[in-house]
Amino acid sequence: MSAHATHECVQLVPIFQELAADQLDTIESIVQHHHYLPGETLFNADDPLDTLMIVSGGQAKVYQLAANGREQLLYLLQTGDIDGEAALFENKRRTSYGEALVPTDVCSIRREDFQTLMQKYPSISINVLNVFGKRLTQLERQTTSTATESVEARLANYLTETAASLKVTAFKLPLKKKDLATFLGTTPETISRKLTRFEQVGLITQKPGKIIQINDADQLLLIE
Amino acid sequence: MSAHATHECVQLVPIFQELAADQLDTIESIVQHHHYLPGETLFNADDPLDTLMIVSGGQAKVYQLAANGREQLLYLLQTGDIDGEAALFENKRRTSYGEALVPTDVCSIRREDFQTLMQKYPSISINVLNVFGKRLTQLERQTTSTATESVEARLANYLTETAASLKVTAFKLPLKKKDLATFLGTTPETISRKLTRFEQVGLITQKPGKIIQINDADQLLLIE
DNA sequence: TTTGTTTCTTGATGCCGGTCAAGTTTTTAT
DNA sequence: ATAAAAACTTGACCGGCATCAAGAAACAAA
Repeated sequence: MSAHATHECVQLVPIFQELAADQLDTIESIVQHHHYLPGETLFNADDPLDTLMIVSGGQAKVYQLAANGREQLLYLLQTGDIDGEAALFENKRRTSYGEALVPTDVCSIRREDFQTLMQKYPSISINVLNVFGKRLTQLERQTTSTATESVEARLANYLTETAASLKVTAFKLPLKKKDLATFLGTTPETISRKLTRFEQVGLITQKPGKIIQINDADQLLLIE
Repeated sequence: MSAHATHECVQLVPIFQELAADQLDTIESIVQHHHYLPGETLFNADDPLDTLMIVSGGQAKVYQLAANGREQLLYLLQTGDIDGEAALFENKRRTSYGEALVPTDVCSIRREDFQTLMQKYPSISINVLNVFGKRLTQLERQTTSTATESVEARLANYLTETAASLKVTAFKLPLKKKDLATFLGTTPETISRKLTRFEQVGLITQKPGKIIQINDADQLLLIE
């Protein structure tokens, strides 16, 4: 599996899941591989949006900058996630910034190539529509949540959801407080305070290494 | 409204724009027409999401309810807009509420029919992807804006953008203050106050009938 | 280790904007 | 038209959370 290092990227990606091995080979042959160190930039706002990016390993954050310079984290890209679909069909520019949080591998496909692929394998468009749909639903919730709920409720919700999606009761925060803060639309200081408060009333326990242990998920979800 | 059942609905919709007249006829023959009075419900959260809705006239709001009961306006559907694409490809339920603001006409297409159409006319999927992309981009901006900018900045931005998109310098607010408030993530009272303040410093002029006249768009955009 | 740097925590302070309330204007209905 | 209801405005109050600042802890490099 060296020159044969084949579908490393593409087989990870849900949007290609219905395809056969030889079709994946075809795709793999047209992707470009990149590696990014922590802190390195994957893309900037205003960059021409001409490639679809596939994260084949690592972790990266996608964020926007508001007019006042404040940062808003929109997505946390994990292995198998894609980015750049948003305007693959228009000739727009990016509106967000992408930055590796850990050593990260990315495969990219040029727009024209991807469009050809979609014509050839219609299942891809359907899958892309699915990705869009999920992302829209997620963003709608995030918008509603940041606009209408208290920081405490948002944080409590984030903790219980993360634990639930990992099917665990204790987990390590996947982000620095600063990034978590921009994701939840607040500040690192407030996160610290709220976590301390949750611990004081027994809802969670904090352990060294950013480990959070959920003690009472039901109560956490009742916070408003 | 629909005296002669031509392609009244479907010809309005960007996603069908490449299709020929007889193809539009085919589509028109499978849509269902509905009419809603102001305040009537188009759909509720938890409704099965099995139809694509096309607004052929009027205006409707799409909003979510947060856990604490507060409302968040996500989209304002106008003639030609569609809704329900989000989960046309999964068997999910709705997460938002739809409500007519004025007398509103809607055509709907059942999911299976729409999927058949997409197979038959591939241009439709591409167009749907475009709609998704625009909506995602818009929501990303809205998320960033509500999470990071002041109410004053958001309102100022809304005013200048609305004026710009209408290519006018004075316009009638298309929403009641309450709805505008839930769109901007604030309250009717605060909107009133901020508008009064803008007027006091000469940035805008308010005229009877919810008419807003922009006097200094540049200054408005500098507010933070 | 030791040193420097980044991240995190905790305190003090202030303000934006939400809430409640009362009065006014506009819209709708009769 | 007048009456009733809904929408809007303005004031008073105050609480949540951002900001600024300083110290503690965690991490990285040499």
